[in-house]
This record gives sequence, structure tokens and C-alpha cells, in this order.
Amino acid sequence: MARTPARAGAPGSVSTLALAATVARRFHVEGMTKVEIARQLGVSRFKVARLLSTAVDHGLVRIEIHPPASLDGEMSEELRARFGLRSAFVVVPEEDGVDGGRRAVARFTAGLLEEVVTPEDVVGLAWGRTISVLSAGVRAPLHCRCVQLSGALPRPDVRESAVDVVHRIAEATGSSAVTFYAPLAVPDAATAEGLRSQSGIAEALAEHDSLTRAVVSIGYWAAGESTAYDSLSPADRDALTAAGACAELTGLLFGVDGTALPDLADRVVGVTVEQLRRTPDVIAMASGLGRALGTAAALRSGVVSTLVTHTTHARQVLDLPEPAPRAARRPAARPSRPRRSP
Amino acid sequence: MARTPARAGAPGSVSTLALAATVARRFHVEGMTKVEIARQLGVSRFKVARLLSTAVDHGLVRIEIHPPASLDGEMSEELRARFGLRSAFVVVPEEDGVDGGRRAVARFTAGLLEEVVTPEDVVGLAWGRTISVLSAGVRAPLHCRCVQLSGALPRPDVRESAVDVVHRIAEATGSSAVTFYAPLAVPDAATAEGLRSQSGIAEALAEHDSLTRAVVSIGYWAAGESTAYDSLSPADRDALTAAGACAELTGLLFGVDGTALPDLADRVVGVTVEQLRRTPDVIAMASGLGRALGTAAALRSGVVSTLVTHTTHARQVLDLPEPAPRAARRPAARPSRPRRSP
DNA sequence: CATTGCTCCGCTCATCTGAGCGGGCTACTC
DNA sequence: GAGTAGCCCGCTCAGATGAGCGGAGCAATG
Repeated sequence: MARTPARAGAPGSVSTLALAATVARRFHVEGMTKVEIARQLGVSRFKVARLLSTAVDHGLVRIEIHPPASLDGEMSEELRARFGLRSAFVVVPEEDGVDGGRRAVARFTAGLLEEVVTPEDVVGLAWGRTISVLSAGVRAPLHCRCVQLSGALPRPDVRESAVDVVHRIAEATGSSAVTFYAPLAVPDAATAEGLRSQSGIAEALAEHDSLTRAVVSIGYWAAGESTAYDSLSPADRDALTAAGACAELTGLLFGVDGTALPDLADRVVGVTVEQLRRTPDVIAMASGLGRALGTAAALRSGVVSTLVTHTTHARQVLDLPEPAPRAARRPAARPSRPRRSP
Repeated sequence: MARTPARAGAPGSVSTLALAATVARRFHVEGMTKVEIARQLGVSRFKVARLLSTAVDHGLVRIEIHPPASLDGEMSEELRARFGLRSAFVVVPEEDGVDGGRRAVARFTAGLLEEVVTPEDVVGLAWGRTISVLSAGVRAPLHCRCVQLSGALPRPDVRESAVDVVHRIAEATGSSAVTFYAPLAVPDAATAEGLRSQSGIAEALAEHDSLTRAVVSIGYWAAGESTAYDSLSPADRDALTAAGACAELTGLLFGVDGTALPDLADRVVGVTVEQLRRTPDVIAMASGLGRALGTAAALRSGVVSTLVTHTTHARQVLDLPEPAPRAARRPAARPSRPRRSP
């Protein structure tokens, strides 16, 4: 009398797996609750939960997420894991060229904000070309509070000042605007300190302590690749380059390995690294070509929680060699830990 | 300034879908809870739930269940839907031939019982070749109560009587056995009534009112295809054939369309159709060749909740033409109704 | 304007679900 | 054959979840 090697009701037997499969079907596909399934089968709901686990353990259940075609899910996930981000979105631009990428990123971020911002939010807004494009795309009534993150005066290639951008967004979304007039950085720390305590500016800067979100764009420390770089004197630029500046966020500088550089900080009128770090959700936009190093540096700073970029840029960032130095490799997000597990 | 047709944050926009996709990934793949996701994103948990729904609605989430290779998931589902069963298992036999199929079905059912039966269960056991094979395969300590469903005396091709089978299973599983000695059917109703009220039999039959499960095999009304058929006199057989008998379950007869035939019922010593219908889980085993009509008839009776069969038989049953007559088509189980839905 | 119908949102409440616990059984060990 | 390690089970309880509700904003309409 030939007998199968595995005992009939043992875990891993055909009956068990078959049962697990049908239970999984009812739960995942038909959407029945575990209690319902348990009643139908005449077993305890715990049994059902365990059958569900064994179904997962034996690979009987496969769940696939297919992001919309205009989003590169694979690279998004790769970026997220590599830099320990909370979210990463790699947009597939519809138009070519640097501007196409920037527009796609800005538009996507606009949609993201419309989706995610609530009236309770205090949203900090940086200044730059991408943000300027973004400001044209937000329409939904968010009724939040929009706060200018740093000083900035108009430049030839960006028609609007930081103040204009904040006001534009606030108006379009029925939000309140908190702005102040100041340059991004001033020649010396004392002047900066003076400006910071100046009435009208101090109140605005105080808001930076209660930010719930911040929208910034990642600048690369090179001519034309960073609003901060372009706003400074040649002497400053060189000094900061020598100090190791690589990435810039709202006037804050970071080295290749992501360490915050203090050199410019005391002369900047705007949000501080600490304030940004305390902000629950920091959304960074990265676009352009040849600035991958800057993006990587900014992401290593740990300040950014959400990244929005486009395919070309994402590819460049991911193709960058992993930095050899520093402490051990970072833990790459967190390994997948399914809830229902022993 | 070209604008995309769909507004940025509108439902169905890229940002919304992208967000829905990442939320879905975190929920389904990483196993995060909705509350966690909501906290991370800075939105309400309801928002997360809705994003999850839109992800499903837009087909961003695909969940596939892969039953073990030794089970034909497709036919199982087809049978289940066609006959409105609660579960159907189509086993892929390892050995060929009629006996191979029967053994596979019996062994699978044995495993199913080990998996599903609890000490609170009162399990009714029919009599037949398949159940006889099954009784050799149940080993796990179920500590339930095993009740004989119908009378039956030994026959040349089945070494054991119904009593033997019940005792064997009870012993192997540490369960109590409730049995009685009687033939399956007697020549007239009065004799049957007498037997039913006889001490020793009456007590056993009383248990049929509190059955929680029943294990039966489906017989086809033809020579050698039904224990009942073979136990009766030629005259009885012909009369019942004329009455439209097609399928048999524990001595209970059904017509092609699934209606219970009263003709033999009053001369049978065993469970009644009503009692079987009240039993929460009726597991029917179907195997063999050329008895598809009987299986279909039995399934149409609505008595069976769980079906176990093998590929060849399942194919034959599914290839049967749908019955044209009777009321409208039956509702085919129930349409998939995912929990999270508007 | 007021009305109506729509959509989107977050709340409340009852139900469902997960984590962890201890009892009972098995199988192995000395 | 007593000990014990491992397992499977169902319970309890806090926390997560779904269904349904009503309010707010918006648009088309009378």
C-alpha cells in the first residue's frame, strides 16, 4: 500500500495548501473577511489567519503593483531603497529635453500636493525654476498655509521672486501666504542676524518651526545649476566649492556625502537645516542633466523624505557608484516585512 | 502654454494614481498598516483607504492565487461557480485509472478533514468504496464525534461495513463513534419505521439532527456506480430508474435536475435529506468515469457544500450541457464583491 | 440667488484583525 | 517514563478597519 511521503494533514500537504489557496482566494480576490471565511469553513478565524500565512509562506499568493505607465515604478523603488527615502517618484516625461523633464516633475509634484495637503498643513516653499513652474500647476483648494522658505530676489531667468511664487500658490489654492523680502544670502553673519530679527521677517521665519511639509528643489553646486550658486559672488562660490559644496536645498549646502556644510548657513536668511530636518515631509524635486552628483548628495543628507524626479535624471543618479567611505552601507530602507508572519 | 487634458490632482491623474500605487505597494507588499501609511504621508487613514480603492479600481493591484500543482484551480473555480458550491477541489491524481482517481480524492478529503475538523464537530460518514479508502488515510487526532449516516452491510467489493468504517476512523483519530447495525434499505416502509425506532438505532439516528459535517460520496444510478443501486433488488432498481433516479448520496436519491426523490426515502434507514440540508458542511467526493451526470445531479440538489473530485471527472461534469429546463439559471455563486469598494 | 445634485472629506461606531499568551499534545531524549 | 522542546491551537485585548453619515464646496439649473 503505497503512501505519499508527506502525511495527509501535515503542513505543506496538498490538502493544507489547497485549503490555503481557496482561503487566500476568498480573502484577497473576493474580499471576504476572515470571520466570514471561518464561519463558512467551520474553523476558527485564527485558523483562517494561519492558513493565509501558509499561503503567503508557500508563495501561493502573488500581489503585483502596476504603477501607471507614466511612472517608472522600478527606478522609483530602487531610489527609495538606495537612499532610504520614504517615497520616490520617477516620472516619465511626455516632452523631451531639460525643460520637458522639469515641467513633468513640477506638474507631478503639483498633483501630489493637491492630493496630500490638508488645511492643517503648513507648507514651506523654496525658490527656483522648478518651483516657479510648479506654482502654475496647483489649482485645488488646499486652504493651507504657504510659507516662504528663504529670501530671494528676482533673477533674469526666473521672472518671479520667492515672494511672488508663494503668493501665486496661495491665491490659486485659497491658502494664506507668509512671505518676507530679503536676499537669499547676505555678505556677513551680522547683517543676516539683523535681517532675521527684523520685524516682518522674524514672524515669517518663526513659521519655519511649525512646518509640516516643505517643497524644495535640489540644486547642484555649479553655474546655472543652483539658485544659490548663481546668487553669490565669485569669491563666495569658490570658497564654498573649496569647502566641498556639492548640493543645495533652499540655500543650504551639503557635501558629497550628505553632511550639511555650515559655511554659508549663518549668512542665509531662511529655513535652517534643523528646521527642515524636523519637518515631517520634505518633498524634493530633482531634474536636469549632469547634476546627478548633487541629487545623490542631497538625498544622503537625510533631510529629504520624498523625491520627485524624471527617468533620465533617476538613471544618472542610480548609475553613480556607491560611496565607498563613511560608515557601513545604510540599511536600504527596510526589508519587506509582511504583517501576517510568524 | 500647453496643458495636460486631465487636471493635475483630479482622480485618475498621474499623481493620484502614482500615489495610489505606492500606497498599495506599502499596504499589500510591505504589509504596512493603513494608519502607518497615513502617518507617513500626513493624510487621514480614510484618504489612504480611498487611495487603496482607486488603486484597485484602476487595476493597479493584481492579486493572483496559485494553487499547488496537484490541484486544478481553474476547474475548481469553474465547478464552484457553476453549481454554487462553497468550495470545490479538483485533484490531479498521481496514479492513472479509476482507482488512482478515487484514491487521490479520498486521500485529499482525508487531509481536508484533518485540517478542518475540530473536537466540537459531529461528523457524519456515509458508506462506499471511496469512504473506505478515506478511512485509511485519516490519522490526525481530531477528537470529534463520528456518526454513521446510513445502514449498510458488508458487500463483496467493500470488505468493511458502514459500522467498521466509522469505527476505524474514530479509532485512528481519537474520536467517539456512533454506529448502528441495519441494512441500507428495507423492503417496506413499516419495517424501516420499526428499525428506526429500535433501541440502539434510534439513538444513533438522533445524532443526525446535530451534524456539523457530513462526508458522502456521489453515486450514479447504474450498476456498479452506486452502493444503493447495488444493494437493491432488480425490481426496486427498475422502479426507481423509472421514477427518474440519477444520483445517490447515502441512500438518498435525486433526479437529473437535483430534486430529491421521495420514492426510496421511507424505506431507508439513515440520514434524511432535510437533515443533510441542515448540515453546515456537506463534503461530497466524486470520482470514477462516466458518472458525470450523477455528479451534476447531486450538485444541483443544493445539498452539497464542498466537492472533491479529480481532473477527468471534473472535465466530464463541466462538459455536460447546462440543463435548459427549470427556473432561470442559478446565480452562479456570487459575483466577486471586493470589500474595499465605493 | 436659491435649489438640487454631485463629489470629496473626515468622523463615529461596530466589527474585524494582529500580537502575544498559555494550555495541551507530540516527539524526542536521557 | 519523566522531562522537555517544539508545535498547534484558540483566547484576550488593544489597535486597525469598514460602513455609513453628515457637512462643505462646487456646478449646473431653474
